[in-house]
Amino acid sequence: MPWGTSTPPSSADRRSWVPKRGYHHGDLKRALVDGALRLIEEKGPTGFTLSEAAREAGVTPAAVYRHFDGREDLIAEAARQGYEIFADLMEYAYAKGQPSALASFEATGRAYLAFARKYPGHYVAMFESGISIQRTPELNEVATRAMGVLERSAVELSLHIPEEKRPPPQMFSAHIWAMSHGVVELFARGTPGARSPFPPEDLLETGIGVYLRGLGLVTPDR
Amino acid sequence: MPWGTSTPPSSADRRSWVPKRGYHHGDLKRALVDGALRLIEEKGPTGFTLSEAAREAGVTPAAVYRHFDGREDLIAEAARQGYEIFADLMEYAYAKGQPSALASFEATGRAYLAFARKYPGHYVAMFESGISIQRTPELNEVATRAMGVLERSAVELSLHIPEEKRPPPQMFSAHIWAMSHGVVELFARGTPGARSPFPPEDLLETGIGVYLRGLGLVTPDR
DNA sequence: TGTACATCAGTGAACGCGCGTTCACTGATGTAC
DNA sequence: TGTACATCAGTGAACGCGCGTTCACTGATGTAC
Repeated sequence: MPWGTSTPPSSADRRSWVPKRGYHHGDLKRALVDGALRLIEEKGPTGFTLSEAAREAGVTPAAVYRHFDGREDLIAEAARQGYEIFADLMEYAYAKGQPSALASFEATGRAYLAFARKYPGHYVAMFESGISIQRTPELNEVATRAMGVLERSAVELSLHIPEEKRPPPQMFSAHIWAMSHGVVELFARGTPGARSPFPPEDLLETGIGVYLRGLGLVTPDR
Repeated sequence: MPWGTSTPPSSADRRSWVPKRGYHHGDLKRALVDGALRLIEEKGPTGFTLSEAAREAGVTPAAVYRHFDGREDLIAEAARQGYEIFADLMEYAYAKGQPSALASFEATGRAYLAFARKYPGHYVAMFESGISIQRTPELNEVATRAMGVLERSAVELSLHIPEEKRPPPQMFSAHIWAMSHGVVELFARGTPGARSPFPPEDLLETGIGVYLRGLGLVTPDR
């Protein structure tokens, strides 16, 4: 009796309360990914074990193999879902900023931090778990989609800079990505460093502001 | 015979070739830290095990406990040494840039990347191993020293900005730190992301350049 | 609607593994006289 | 200089642990007639 004896499925009513009770789980794949995300979020990618994820889902470790090739594969799926959400968020932010190239660019930068805030488990699975983006074609594709938004946004923005002093768009999208990532890693998580006296959101906002001013894209006194 | 039978210490001459052979290691503590750093560098903080570090040093796992309280303590020592080197490097860079506040500031930024490049094991132990900076007073002290250089440099530089539009110095030292860290994590290591077509050194150099221009600290056309 | 049967999605026992840690031990080194 | 002895820095065997993975199995579900 896999669900314990404390709450036996004695009546049909009970069954409708808690759907999918019984020998079969119902949506184990999702439950495993969710459990993995919770664990990764709590203890970092190191702290996550297949067995514990199974335990969280109320299931034997062996059951995991019905849905995944193993531990790595589970993490990869969590990361893939993360990139999916991330890409959607970036595209939404971009669209919301349009038709202003500047607004779109700033919005995507902010979306980065917002994502890290809201989906810390996904974020860690994507950027700190050590799984390669090349692992599967799907993973690669969705990651490219996500990063593509930032780059497209950078390209548009760069058109506002006089051609002869225009840096390559990949370069400043890389700068913004680096700044965002750095802010997240150093100041927005339970990480090592001396805490900054500023909220990460403000740090990122002002940092990007100064940077764009350096490109001549915002007036110094706005 | 702990050192194997293939190279028996048959003569006194041999002994002088390879000092400290025999039952006692001679400098096991250092050897363990070095081994740990090599492993961390290769496989990340996850891949490091106490047993393997001992094996690398040619010694039983139990021997580690003569010098360290355990696995965590070994990593912490590696990180501490890293911060020590890092702080020295930062101070050296700062001094070399003097008396120009700008030169000092830029130099410390570059020193960050240079350190990550030259001491990848230390870098990972410090920033990715999950050990807390508060673990011991010594660790805390040396980390503060390192970060203090960047901040001091930022304070000096900020004096060149008109007072009323001067951002708090901790803020832009945080920006530079974030940018540096982001560049390192995303573009200077075997990490996940799409590789940038630019060398990390250039990315950081240009990124900081644009940022400083945004603060009005360098002329647009230098 | 009822029944036979195939397929699906779990179980649970077992495996071998390497890990971190402990313990009593012993060889090597340093020191006092 | 030589010797007795204390201390130091290793050994190696043993431990319990949780892990990832495999396997034959079985209960639950879906489908064809």
